Amino acid sequence: MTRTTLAPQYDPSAVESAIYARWEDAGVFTADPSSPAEPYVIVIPPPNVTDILHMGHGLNNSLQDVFIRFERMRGRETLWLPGTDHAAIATHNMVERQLKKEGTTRQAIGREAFLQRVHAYQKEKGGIILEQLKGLGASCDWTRTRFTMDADYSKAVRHAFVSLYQQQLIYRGHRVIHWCPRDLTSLSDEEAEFEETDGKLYHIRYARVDSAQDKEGVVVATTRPETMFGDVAVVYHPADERYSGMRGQMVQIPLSGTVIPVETSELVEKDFGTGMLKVTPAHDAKDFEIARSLPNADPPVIMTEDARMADVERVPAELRGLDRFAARKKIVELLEAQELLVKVEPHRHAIRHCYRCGTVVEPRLSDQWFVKMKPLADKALDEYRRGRIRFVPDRWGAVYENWLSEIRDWNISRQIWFGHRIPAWYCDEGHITVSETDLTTCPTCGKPARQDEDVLDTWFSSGLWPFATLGWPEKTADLDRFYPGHTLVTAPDIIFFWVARMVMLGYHFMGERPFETVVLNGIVRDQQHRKMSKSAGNGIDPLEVIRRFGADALRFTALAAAPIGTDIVLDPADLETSFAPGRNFANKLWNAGRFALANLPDDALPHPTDLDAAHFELADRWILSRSQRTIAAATEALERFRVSDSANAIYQFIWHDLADWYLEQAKPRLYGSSEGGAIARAVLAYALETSLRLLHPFMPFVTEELWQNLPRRPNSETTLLALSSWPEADARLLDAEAEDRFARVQALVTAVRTVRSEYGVEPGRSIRAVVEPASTAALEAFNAEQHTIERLAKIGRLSMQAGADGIGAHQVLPDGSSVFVPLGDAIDVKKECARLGEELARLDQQLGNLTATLANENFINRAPAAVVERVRAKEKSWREQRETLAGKLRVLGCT
RNA sequence: GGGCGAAUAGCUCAGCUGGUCCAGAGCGCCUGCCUUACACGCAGGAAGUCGGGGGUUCGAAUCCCUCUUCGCCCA
Repeated sequence: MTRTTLAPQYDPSAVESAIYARWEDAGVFTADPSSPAEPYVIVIPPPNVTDILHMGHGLNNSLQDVFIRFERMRGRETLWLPGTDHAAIATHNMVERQLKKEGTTRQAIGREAFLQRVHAYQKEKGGIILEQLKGLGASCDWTRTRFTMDADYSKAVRHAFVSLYQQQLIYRGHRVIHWCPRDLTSLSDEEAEFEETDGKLYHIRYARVDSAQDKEGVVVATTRPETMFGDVAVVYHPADERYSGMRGQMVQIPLSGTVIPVETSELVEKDFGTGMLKVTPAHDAKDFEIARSLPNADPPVIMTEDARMADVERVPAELRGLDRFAARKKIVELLEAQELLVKVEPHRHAIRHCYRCGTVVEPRLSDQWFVKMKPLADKALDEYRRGRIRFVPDRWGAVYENWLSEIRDWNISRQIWFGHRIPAWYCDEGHITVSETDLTTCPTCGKPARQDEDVLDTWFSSGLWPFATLGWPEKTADLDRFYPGHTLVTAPDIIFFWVARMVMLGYHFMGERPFETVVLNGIVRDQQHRKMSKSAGNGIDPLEVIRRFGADALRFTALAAAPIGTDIVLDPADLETSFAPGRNFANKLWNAGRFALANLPDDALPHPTDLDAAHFELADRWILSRSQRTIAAATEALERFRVSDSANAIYQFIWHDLADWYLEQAKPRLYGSSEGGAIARAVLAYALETSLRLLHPFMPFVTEELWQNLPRRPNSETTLLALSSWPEADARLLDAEAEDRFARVQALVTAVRTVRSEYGVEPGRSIRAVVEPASTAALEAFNAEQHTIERLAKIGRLSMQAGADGIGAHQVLPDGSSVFVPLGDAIDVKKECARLGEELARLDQQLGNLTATLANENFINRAPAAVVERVRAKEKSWREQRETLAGKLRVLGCT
C-alpha cells in the first residue's frame, strides 16, 4: 500500500494547473478532421476580446465543457472551438474614453492612429478571458482559437457581405434609424432597447395662417416638442370628424413661424392626444412612414449628430446649439410665455435606449446599409418548425419564432471606426461598387473611388461564427468535417441577437443548420435576485473562487444548482457557503478515493463480471447494481441536457451509496488479509473507477488526479481519464433483489441508530438488539449481513427471534420487521408509548386512506391493474406494520 | 397593451407522460460524536395547509379555469 501520501484534505491549487498542462501536452482537446469517429462540435459563444471572466461565463462554459467531455468519453471526435469577438462599439468606447483622459479625440488623431490605439488596447487586454477559461478546466481546442478580426475571418465577413449584396439581400437605404447621440452611431432594432419612462404629453397650438382671426388654430399633442422645427405637416385621420375639411389649410410652427400644411393619413391614431399629429419625418420612424404619402421634398434634419439643435434656418437662433432636453425645457417656457401651450399631461411610454450606454436613442434620417431579412428569416422559421432546430427548455423556441415572424430589415452599418469596414466604394459620379478586393478607382467610370467610412455591426460577423471559424468560404477539411455543429450553449437574452442570425446565415451560406440543439443556461443572480454585474458591485470573481476552492468546486456547485434554464443564486458576500456543495463534495471524493487507494494493491484487479459471483456479499451485489443504475441515470440525464439531474445522481451515488455504506461495509474485508478481501477490493476499485469516469465531465481535476493513482487493469485503455471511456451500464450487474435486501439492512441499522441517539446511548457502548423479521427475505438479508449490522449499529449481539418483547425501545421497519432494544432502566415507558402511539395513529390514518381507495369500485375498475396491485401490496405491508406496532404497545402496557 | 415564466421546508431549488410521492435534495438549524478516509466530516433529528379559490378525475404538487404576488421578453 504505497498511496498513502495523498493529503487528508484536497488541495486543488496544488494539482489543477499541472493536470491541465498534461491534458494540453497530450493533445486531448485537439480535434482531428481525419478521425473516423462521428464528430461532436460546439462553438463557444465568443466573449468580448477585452472581457474578463465572470460567473455567467463560468456557468456557461462549465456546461459546454460537460457536454464536450461527456461526448469525448463516449468516443465522438469532439471539437470545442474557442475564440473572441471584437465587440466593436464596446471596444471603440473604451479607447475613446482613454483618449478623452489624454485630452484628445479620435477625430483629432485620425482614423489610422485611432485604429492603432485600438490594436494596442486589444493586445494589452485581449485574450485574457481565454487564459482564464483554462483555469476553469475548459477543454477547448486552443489550436483553433479564432478572433472575429483575424485576417481570414475578415475575408469571410467581406465575402458574406458581397454575396448578400449580389443576391440583393443587402442594400443601401435612406430611412430613419436608431441613432445613439453619445456613441455617434446607428443601432439595430435589437440594440435600441425599450424602457418604460415617465414623460409628458404637451398639447401645443399651431396657428392657422390663412385666417389671422382664428385664434384656435390646431392643437397637436407630442411628447417631443423639440422636434417641431422638423415638422413638414400636421395630420389627422381622414375619418376624424373633428377636423373634417381642414386638409389643405396651412399652419405655422410656433416659435419659428415655418408654414406647413394640414394633411390626412390613415396611420394616425384618432384616440391619441388630440387626434392631430405633428409629422417630423427625419426624427421619427412612424412619421417617416406617414410622410411617404405626403407630397414633400427632403425632410429636414434639425439636430446635430450629438443631438443638439442644429444651426439651420428652421431652428430659431436662440435655441441653436442647445441639447435636445435643454431645448425641450426652453421651448416649453417660450410656448407658455406665448400662450401656445394648451396643457401638459403626464404620460408613461416606452422609449428606446442604447443597449451599450443607456443614452436615449434619437431617431434620425440617414443613409445606411440594410440586410433584407424576410427571405432569410422564412427559411430559419421553416426549419425550426420542421424540428431541425431545438431549444432546451423548449419554451424559448417561442421567442425565436416570434422574433423571426415579425422581423424587419437589419441596419448593419455603424458609424464607428473599429470593426469590419463596409466593402463599398463610392465615386463623385455617384456610382456604388461593392467588392471583395480593395478599390482605388471606380470600375464604372474610372474616377477615384473612396471606401465607405462605416463598419459592420459586430453581430453581422458573429452570425458567421459557426462556419467562418472553420475556414469558410474556403473548402477546408475542418469545414467539411465539423459543420454542421451540434450543441450551442448560451444565454436566452441573445436568442435573436446571435442565435437566430447564425441559423439564418448558416442555412443561407452552408445550406445546413449550424447546430441542432440550443441549450439556454440561466442567469447568475445574487441573493436579492439581482443579475450579477461588475457595475452593480455584486459580482463574484470566478478566479477568486477557483483560487480558494478550486475549479471543480465552482463547476459542480453551478452545475448541480442550476437545472437548464433556471437562474442560479449565489451570495457574493459569502463565497465559502455559496461554493460549499462543490468544495465539500470534491473533498469527500478525494477522501473516499484516498481511503480506497490506500487499501488497493498496486497490481491490476479483475473486473466484477470476471469474479465468481458466489463469493459476493450482499453489499457487493448492491453497490454493483447501484453503479449500473447510476450510470443509466447519469447518461440519460446528460443526453437530455439535464445536467443538474446527472450531477445529483452521481453525487448521491458517490457520497451516500459508496462512501456512507459500501466503504463502511467493506472495511473489515479491506483491512488485513481477510477472506473476502480480494472480492471487496475488486468491487471497490470498480465502483471508484466508475465514479471517477461519471464525475469527470463535472469535476475534471480531482477525478483525473485520483485516476492517476488507480491501479491499472491489464486492458487499461489510457493513462488519462479525460481520454478514457464513459461507462456503460451492464445488465449482468443489475440486481433488484440485492437492492431490496440491502435496503432492509439499511433500515434496520438506521432504526437502531435512532434508538441509540434518542436514548443518549454513548457512541462507544455496545448494546443488544432483537429483531423479528417480517419475511423470509428480511430474515435472509439480516442473516447475510449480520456482522455488518452489528458493526454499523454497534450491536454486541444481534439475535433474531419471534415475539421479542419486554421493556425497551421498539422500532418497526417499513417492511414490517420489528426491532427491540432492551435498555433496562434507561427506558422511559411513557415516552416509548407516546412515540409508538403517534406512529400507530399516523399509520392508521394512512391505512384508512388506502382502505377507502381499495373499497372504491371506480378505482378497482378504472385504475391500471399494476397500480391497483401496488396499492394492495402496500396496504398489506402497512397492515402488517400496524399489527406489529399494536403488539408492541400491548407489551409495553400502554393503553 | 401582448406573450412567457415562477410561486413546494428558514434559504436555493428538484419533483419530467396525473398513481412506490405516507412530498425530496443541498445549504442552514437542533442533538450527540475529533469512531485510525474525510470536522470541507460522522450519526440522529426538527421543519412543508406544495400561493388563494374553483374545476376535471377513481386519484392532482402534477391537468384546466380564475385571482394574488414576483420576474423576464416583445410592442
